[in-house]
Amino acid sequence: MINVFIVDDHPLVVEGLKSLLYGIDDIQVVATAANAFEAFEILQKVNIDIAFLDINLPDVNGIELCKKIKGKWPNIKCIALTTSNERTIIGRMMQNGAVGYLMKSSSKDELIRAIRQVYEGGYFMNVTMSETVVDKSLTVPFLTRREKEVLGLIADGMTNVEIADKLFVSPTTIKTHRENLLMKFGVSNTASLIKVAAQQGLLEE
Amino acid sequence: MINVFIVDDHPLVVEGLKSLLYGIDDIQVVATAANAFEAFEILQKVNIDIAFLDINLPDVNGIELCKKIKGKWPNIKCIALTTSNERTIIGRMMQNGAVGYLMKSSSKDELIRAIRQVYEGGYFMNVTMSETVVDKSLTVPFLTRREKEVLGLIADGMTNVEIADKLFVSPTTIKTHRENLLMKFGVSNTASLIKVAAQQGLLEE
DNA sequence: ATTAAAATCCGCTTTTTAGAGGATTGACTT
DNA sequence: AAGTCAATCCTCTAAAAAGCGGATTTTAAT
Repeated sequence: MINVFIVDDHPLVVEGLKSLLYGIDDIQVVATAANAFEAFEILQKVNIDIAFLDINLPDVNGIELCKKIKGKWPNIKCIALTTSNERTIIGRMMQNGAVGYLMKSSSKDELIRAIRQVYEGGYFMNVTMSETVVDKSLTVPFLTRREKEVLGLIADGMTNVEIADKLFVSPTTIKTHRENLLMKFGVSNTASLIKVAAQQGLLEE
Repeated sequence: MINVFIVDDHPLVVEGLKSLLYGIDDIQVVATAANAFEAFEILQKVNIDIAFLDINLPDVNGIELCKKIKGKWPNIKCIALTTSNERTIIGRMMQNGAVGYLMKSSSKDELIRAIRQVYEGGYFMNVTMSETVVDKSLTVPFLTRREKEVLGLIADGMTNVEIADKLFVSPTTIKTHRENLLMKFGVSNTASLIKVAAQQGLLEE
């Protein structure tokens, strides 16, 4: 019997998963949690085989949670739960010990396949996602604090001069940061820079 | 007894809603559909009070479906089902006859309240969303086919000349489209254009 | 048939960014 | 003490976009 644990703050998703898994002989949902704090309390009491982790939790994000679970309970297999727009974060999730991910738009069959495959020591990824996307996500560039700051201001529509004024530095400095951003993201202009940044969730509101 | 109909291509969401509504005295889920085509077949046979419509259906989008339902069955109340990133489309949905919207992250209570409120002739909107967001969503600019196309190519990092070559038109034409895009979005440069476009879900993949 | 909207085109000027090739300072690591 | 890296600054040139003022032709809707 595979003991499944669901961590997601969306009741719809939790209920949906429970409902889809109900009646499957070798699988049982033994607990659910709406946030990382709750999740930890449960993990200490309940014996878990597989944990589904939402990437956007209210307190800690799924990536951190995954890392922590892997640290304390290395035998628990974590599967990331994602929506379409969060695909690019999957690479980071895998680097932090997840052994699978499942899009919330997956079918019942995919869900069950994911659980069994992961339980038997394998990896699971939605087939709809090509390796290229995974590769892309793995190349999320490391940005310095300053670069992130400049990136945000660029996305807000500010020019180099405006940003320079705001940060009390020279426009050439901002220009350099901008060039480094283009280089790190492997793009050739601002438009694609902002696009990939947005897709990787680096631009909040 | 309130007859509820769910149209969503995500099994998780369908199952979640069914499961959350199961056992509520005055509400019953009488049918579900995974796309607009299926939905229409069911609507002709089954008596529906309230229809939950996903905004991103595989065939027709939820906005179109809402419009068509309102045209044929004016008594059916449509509630838009949205995820966080689709918030901005809600304005259009309401303009096409929806009387409510519900985020997929809503709680069971909100869900039930939405159904009852709408059934009794009222409107329902998640309280978590302020009017400012709704205002924003109402100002999602209407883009022509060509403008959407050009927007996508701009986001891909292409210059006016490159886009012009690809579309077999003059660079000045692309320039005009670009100006119109900036104007419609109320922004002053490409960076913020791509940012808001991305936030409004206009840039896929 | 008329009108409105969309899509197409042009020239001109100014501003902004990209591209190339540098250099210096300070902080932290080894 | 040497090395690495982030952050800062510089010049010059070329390319691209923004801002201005137009115009014509399809296409669709009433």
